Amino acid sequence: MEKKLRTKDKILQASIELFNQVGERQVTTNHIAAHLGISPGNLYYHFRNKEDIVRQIFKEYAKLLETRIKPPSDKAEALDALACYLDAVFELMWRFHFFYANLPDILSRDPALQQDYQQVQQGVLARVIAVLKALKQSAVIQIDDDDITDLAHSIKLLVTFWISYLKTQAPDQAIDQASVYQGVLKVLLLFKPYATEQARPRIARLQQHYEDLAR
Amino acid sequence: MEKKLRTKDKILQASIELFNQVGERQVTTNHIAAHLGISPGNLYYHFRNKEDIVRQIFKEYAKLLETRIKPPSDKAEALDALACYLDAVFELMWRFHFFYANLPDILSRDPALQQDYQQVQQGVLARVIAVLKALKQSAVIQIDDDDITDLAHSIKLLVTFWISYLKTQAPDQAIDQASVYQGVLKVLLLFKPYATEQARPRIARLQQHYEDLAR
DNA sequence: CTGCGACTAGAGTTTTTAGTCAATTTGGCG
DNA sequence: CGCCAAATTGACTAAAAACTCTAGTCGCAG
Repeated sequence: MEKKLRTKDKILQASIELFNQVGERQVTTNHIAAHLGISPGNLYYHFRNKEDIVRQIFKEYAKLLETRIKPPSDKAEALDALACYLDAVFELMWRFHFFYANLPDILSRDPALQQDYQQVQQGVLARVIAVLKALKQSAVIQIDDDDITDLAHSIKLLVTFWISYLKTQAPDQAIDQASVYQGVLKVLLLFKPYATEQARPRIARLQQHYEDLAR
Repeated sequence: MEKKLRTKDKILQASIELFNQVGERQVTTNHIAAHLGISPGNLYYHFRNKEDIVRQIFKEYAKLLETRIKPPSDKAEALDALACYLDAVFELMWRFHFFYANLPDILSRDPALQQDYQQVQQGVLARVIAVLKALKQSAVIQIDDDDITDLAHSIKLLVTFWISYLKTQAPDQAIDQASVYQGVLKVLLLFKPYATEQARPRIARLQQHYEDLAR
């Protein structure tokens, strides 16, 4: 109880580590136990099964998503809100990138997780739309109202599968933070053509900022 | 030899069918054999293993990709070339959608397939870029040369993971042709903001065309 | 000290799927 | 017909991973 880290938390932490390193699918409960120098039985004392571990990791992820990515306050500058979002999303993406690397597979094996995921994503979509509307309102972008939802979906798709895309293109090289930041740049590129004349230089500055991080 | 379909081809066909229906991962060699009413041994007489089956299916897919999606002839109208591409890509996507539904997983289990895939994709990227350049040259879109490659990647990502995205958003409902065509529409939306004034009505017509197909 | 509950060990069971193999059938050809 | 190679059978083996179970240990409250 008073130890630095309870076994349960050590298991979660080691799981995230191993999942990120070699992929969720190839990590067995035995691997996790061996990695920690504990017995498989011990692991099953703390978790019902592997699904249970993944679910709790997802819960942690979802919690961070909720707390770190707050709805945009109307007072804040819309473009700052965007940058703030991008930072937060991509930090989470990095920390839990195993999840993004094989999302359909992971979800297909656990209907309960799938439902949680969908619920979380619904919230995300709403917030992306809110940011887009704020950007439009503050004349950063110019876009048909009809197209906003579609654009939001495209952005979400890009973010969700950026890691997967990287893996299909260059599976050998490991995912690092720089490669994740390249995903931010791609999202920015999705905005760029909608940018109003006056906003363009500020978007370019944002782009420069992430280009520096992406190497 | 003279039968309508040799066992080997029947196995390939049944595999595609089952893979599309329930997912590659959950279809075992025994399932395939049972589905055809043949013995597992028979299947292994024709194929070394399941990977072998998947590889041959991929070969067929790649061959269709090569033959159906020809490099754009300079004479043709650029926008027609685009429509032609979209049609072809999305037909293949439909026919082999199991492949798109779990790409990272399938590739990660077979390094040889992965290499083939990368090679094919390199060609695809080149052709997408060619189409974009043609569109620019014929003043359909207006875009920085620097952004063309990035846009091509975004398009490729969207196409590649459209099915996966659908599955994460609404896993229960089956993938049908209409839902695949909705992906075409998303690609078109990626172009739209780059469209020149004069090309806009023609793009809108194209959009209408796919909207009709997507329901 | 002792007893109790939280925790841990690790060998072993179960389940699942890939893959093998010797025996058998089939179909065309000399 | 009778032979041979191609095709086919299905029971069996192997391997891997999830998960269980019993027999403990540890630490602390009474």
